[in-house]
Amino acid sequence: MDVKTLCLGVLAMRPATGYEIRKGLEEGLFSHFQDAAFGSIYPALKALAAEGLVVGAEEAQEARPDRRVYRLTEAGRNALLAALLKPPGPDKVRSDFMFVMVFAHLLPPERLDALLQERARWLREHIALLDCGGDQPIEPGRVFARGYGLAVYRAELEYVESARRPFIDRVRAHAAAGEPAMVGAVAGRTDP
Amino acid sequence: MDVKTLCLGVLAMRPATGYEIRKGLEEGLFSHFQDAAFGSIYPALKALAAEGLVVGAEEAQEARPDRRVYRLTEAGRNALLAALLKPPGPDKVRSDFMFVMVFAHLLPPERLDALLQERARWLREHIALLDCGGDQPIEPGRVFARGYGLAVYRAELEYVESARRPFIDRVRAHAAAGEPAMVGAVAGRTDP
DNA sequence: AGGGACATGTAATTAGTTACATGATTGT
DNA sequence: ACAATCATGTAACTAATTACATGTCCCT
Repeated sequence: MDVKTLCLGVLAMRPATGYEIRKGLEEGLFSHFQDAAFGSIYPALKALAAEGLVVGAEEAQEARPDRRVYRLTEAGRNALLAALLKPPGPDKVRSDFMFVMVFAHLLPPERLDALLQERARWLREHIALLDCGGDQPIEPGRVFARGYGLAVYRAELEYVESARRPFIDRVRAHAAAGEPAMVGAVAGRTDP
Repeated sequence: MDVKTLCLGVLAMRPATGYEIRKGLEEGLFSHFQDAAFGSIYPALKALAAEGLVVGAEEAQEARPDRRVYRLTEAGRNALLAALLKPPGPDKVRSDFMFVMVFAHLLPPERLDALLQERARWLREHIALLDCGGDQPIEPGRVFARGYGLAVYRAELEYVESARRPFIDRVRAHAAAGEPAMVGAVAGRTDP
């Protein structure tokens, strides 16, 4: 989903400013599977307005910068519907954490442990956030998405917690048997 | 992780051509959390060679195009180690599927059902692939990553399978109570 | 005969991020 | 006094994808 469609989606729930859209993406349900920065949201909103898919009403505020509240037009609603009906592309996951984990045997075990504990902490935090989600989920889709996220995060946390110790032990054993991690790694050839 | 680091990682396991790196990313363990196209791999390899982090040996082949087999240098190995020690950035997930799910109430229920079934099929397929993984995992990190992936995919599949029916029923109820999905959606105003 | 796997590479394009520019108000 | 929040917007830059260009062999 490009930023424009993302904006249409957020605006389908409630009228909002560019700033609020970004906040919603950063903190709300969407934060788990979509993202967009200010630098892409404002131009997207401008383009959507030019296409007639949204209309922006300028609201002067005292003591605060003016805000431009956008709301979906009929055409915008139809555009969202059309985007929703197109077969969704495959999920794109980009995880530096996982990449690093694959090379765990090249890391000092303490460092590996720290990474795993940090991951567990992150997961616990986000499970808690999803669990007592601030917004009241009325639409069934939001209930589904929240449950999905919780199921995934809980499975991850369970796995990290149960696999952590044996994993680190195996890495230590691997390091003891082969080249030691980091220190000396410079000297050790490994081409098979 | 940028494409260069990704290449370093793949080459740390075994020497390979650009083509093989791409294949490995597309089909192997990495496919679940990293990606790169030919158009970015070849330039990355060239740049890495210029920096002395890899060396490419040209192998003339009869009946096939020449292949340039790259292998890591000591400097390349150190560069990978350095990249591995940097704190990993947060995971980036981009899921069109999830986005569509949030707006399930705007979809015809049959369409929603098809999407959920397709998701379940995809998950089953990838669980099977991970489960009897073609490559023998020697390094503990690969064992961990495979287990992680399996745990996540299984949790997703379980959730989709158990939530599917009630979800669709709730969407139907929602549609019956409010505006009907798709047909007539054009005429229905929804701004709160 | 045609498509797919093997194999490398470049150029054009897209889509996004980061950083900058501006500025008041509120909380610490 | 300083940082954070609210609020919008542009310009420069980065990083990647897609499409193109080329060519053989093998299988159906």
